[in-house]
Amino acid sequence: MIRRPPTLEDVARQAGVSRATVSRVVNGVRNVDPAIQEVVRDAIERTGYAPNSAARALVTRRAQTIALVISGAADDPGDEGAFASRALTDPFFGRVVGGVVGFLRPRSMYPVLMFAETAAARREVAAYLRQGSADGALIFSTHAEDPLPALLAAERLPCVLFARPSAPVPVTYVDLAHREGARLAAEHLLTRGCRRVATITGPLDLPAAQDRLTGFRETMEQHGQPCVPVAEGGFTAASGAAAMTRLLTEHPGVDGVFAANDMMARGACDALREQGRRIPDDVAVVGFDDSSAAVTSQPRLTTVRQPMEEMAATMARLLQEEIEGTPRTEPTAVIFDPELVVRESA
Amino acid sequence: MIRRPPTLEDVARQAGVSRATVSRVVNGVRNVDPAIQEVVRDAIERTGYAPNSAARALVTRRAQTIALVISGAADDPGDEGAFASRALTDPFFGRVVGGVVGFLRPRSMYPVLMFAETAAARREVAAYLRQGSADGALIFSTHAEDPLPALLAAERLPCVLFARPSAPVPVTYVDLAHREGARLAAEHLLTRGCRRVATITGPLDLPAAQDRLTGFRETMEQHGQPCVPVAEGGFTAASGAAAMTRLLTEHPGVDGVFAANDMMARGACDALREQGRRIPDDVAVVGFDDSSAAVTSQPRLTTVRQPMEEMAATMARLLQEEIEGTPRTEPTAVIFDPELVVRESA
DNA sequence: TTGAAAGCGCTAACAA
DNA sequence: TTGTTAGCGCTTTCAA
Repeated sequence: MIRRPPTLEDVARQAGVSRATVSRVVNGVRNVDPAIQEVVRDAIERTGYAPNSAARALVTRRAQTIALVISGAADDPGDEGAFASRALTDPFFGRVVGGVVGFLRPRSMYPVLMFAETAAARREVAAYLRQGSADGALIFSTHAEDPLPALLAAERLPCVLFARPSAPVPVTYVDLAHREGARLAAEHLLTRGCRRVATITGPLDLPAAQDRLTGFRETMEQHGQPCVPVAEGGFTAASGAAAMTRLLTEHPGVDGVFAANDMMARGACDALREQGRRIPDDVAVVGFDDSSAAVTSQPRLTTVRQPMEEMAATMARLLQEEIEGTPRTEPTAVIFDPELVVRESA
Repeated sequence: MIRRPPTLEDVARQAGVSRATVSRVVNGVRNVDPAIQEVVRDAIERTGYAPNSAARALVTRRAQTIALVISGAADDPGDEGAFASRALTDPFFGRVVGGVVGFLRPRSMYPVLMFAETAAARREVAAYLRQGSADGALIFSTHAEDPLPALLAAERLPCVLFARPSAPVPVTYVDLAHREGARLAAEHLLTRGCRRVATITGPLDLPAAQDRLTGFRETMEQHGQPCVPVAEGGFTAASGAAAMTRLLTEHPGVDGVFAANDMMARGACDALREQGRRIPDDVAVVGFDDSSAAVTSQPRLTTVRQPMEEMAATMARLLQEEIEGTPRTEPTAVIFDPELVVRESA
C-alpha cells in the first residue's frame, strides 16, 4: 500500500480547523489566533506535511523558479551535452552561479540550468517560460548577435541579461565599465615601466571586447603611445597563446601585454614561457575577470576584477522585481566598477 | 488590460471540440481522428497555447524536474554562494553537467542546481523533493561521510549517487573501476621505463581515493616495487603541488608520479617545473579523470579517463527509472571502465 | 479571527 | 472516437 503524502486537508482534520486556517499558518499570514497556530504547527509536525508546489503554483501563477540560461552558438549541433560541458569549463561561470545561488537560496529558490545554442534550444527556453515552468530567465550570452533576448522580449517573458546586447533590445541588463577596467590595466603596465605594450582582445563582435580594446587604446594614447599592437583572440587559452605567439613574431620587443580575459592571459603566459621569456621580468601580463583561472595560473595573474557574484546577484534581484513587477518595470541597466588585483604576473 | 494566457478550454472552443480531445492531441494519445487533430493543431497555433506545467504536475504528480545536487562540507557556512562557486571551479563538473543535460534535453527536462554543504541545506534538498518541486535527485558528494544520501533514502525520496558511499546506504549509484584505472596508470609509467615511482593520493577517507591508491600499489608490487612513496593531497592543484614538493624532498630520485586527479597532477607539474625538472623527461606525470584541466595544463596530461558524460547520463536514466518505478526498483550499482589517454606528460 | 466555497488548468476514468 | 465529469492540493475572496 502506497501512502499518499499528507495534504492541507489532513492537517486541518488533525488540528480540528479548516484548510484555510492551516494555509494561513503555513504562509505566515497574520490574523491567526496564537493558540490555534500552535495546534496547527503541531499537526503539521505530526503529519509530516509539506505543501505541494504544483498546487501552489497553479493558484499563485508563480513557479518560484528561475532559469539560468547559457546562450551561444554551437560548434557541434549534434551533441546535446557538448555545449554545456564546454561552457561550464569557463572558470567564469563558477562565480556567476555562486552569485545567483547566493541571492536565490535565502528565498528557497534554485536555478534551472538551460543551454540555448541552437534555434530549437532557444524556442525551448521560451516555451519553458511560457508554460510557467520558470518565472523568468537570467541570460548569459557567449556570442554577439544572440537572438534569444529579442525572442523573449517579444513575448514579454521576464529576463535579465549579463552584458549589453550588441543590437539594442528593450531588456534589463547588468554590465561592467569595461573601458574603465582597461584603463586600470594600461596604467598598471605603464606604472610598472613597460614601454612596448601590446594587447590581446576578445572576439571583436562582442561589445565587451570592443570596449576593453577602446579603453586600453585611449589610455595608451593619452600616455603618448598611440600605436598599440593588437591580436584578436577568442577568449580561450589556446587562442591567447596563438595571439601571443603572433605578437612576439611581429614585435619581439614587447614588454607588457593586456589580455582581455584570464584564460587568454594564461595562454599568453604559456606562449611566453615557451619562448623563454620570464614573467613579469621580461614581459608583464595583465588579465581580465579575476576568474579562478587567475589564481590557478602560473604565475598567478594580475588582473582586472569583475565583481561577478554581485553582478549575478543583482541580475537575480532585477529579475525578481520584473517578475513581481506591477506596474511593469521599464528596462534598466546597472553598470559595475572593475578593480585591479595585483598578483605576480605584472 | 492583461490578457491571461490561453488554456485548454480556449483551444477547445476555437476548435469546436472538448477539452479532453485537445488534451489528447497535445499529449499525442492515439485514437484521435486525423481530421480533428488537424483542426486542434490549428487552434493551438492560432491561440498560441502552451500547456500549464503546474496544472499538469498537479494531476500527474510529476514535476518533470530533477535536482542536480552538489553535496559536501562548507569551509565557510556563512557565505551562501562560496561553496557553489568553488564546486563549479572543479573542471570535473563541466563534463558531469554535459552528460546529465545530454540525457535530459531530448526529454524537455532541465536540471535544478542545488548545493548541500550544511545540515540546513540538506534539509532543504529533502523538502524540495518532498513538496514535489523535483521528482528526484542526482547526488555528487565531494566529501566522504556525506549524510545526504541516507537522509533521502530514509524518506524514500528517489536519488542516484555518483560514487559508492563510504558507509553503505541502500541507494543506487554509478561508479568507476578505480583500481583498474590506477593499474593502467602504473603500467604506463612502468612501460615508459620509470624506475622510481611515487603517487599523490586524494583524501583517503574517500573510497575512490583509497581504491586508486590500492590499485596503484598492487600493480607496482606485482612488478617488483612493493614500496611506493605516497603523499596525500586534497584533489586541488595547490595540494598537488605541496605533495609533489614533499615527495621531491624525501625522494629526490623520483622519475614518475601518479596523481589521483588532474588538478593535483597539474599542481605537481608546477612544483616539478619550479624545481627545474623536465616533464616527462626527468619526471613523468599521470593524472586521473581527463577533466578539462588535462588539456589546459602545460604540458597536456597523460591521464586515466573516466567516461563522465556516460556515467552522468546513466545516473539520470537510473533516476528516471526509479521515479517511474512500479514496482519499486531495487538499488543497483553500475561500474564503468576507465581508459588511458596518452598525451605529453608521460 | 475563522470557515465555506469557488476556482487555478489539467488529466483520466467512464459513458456515450 | 469523443465528451462529461470528477478531482489533483492549494489560495483567496466573501460571509459569518
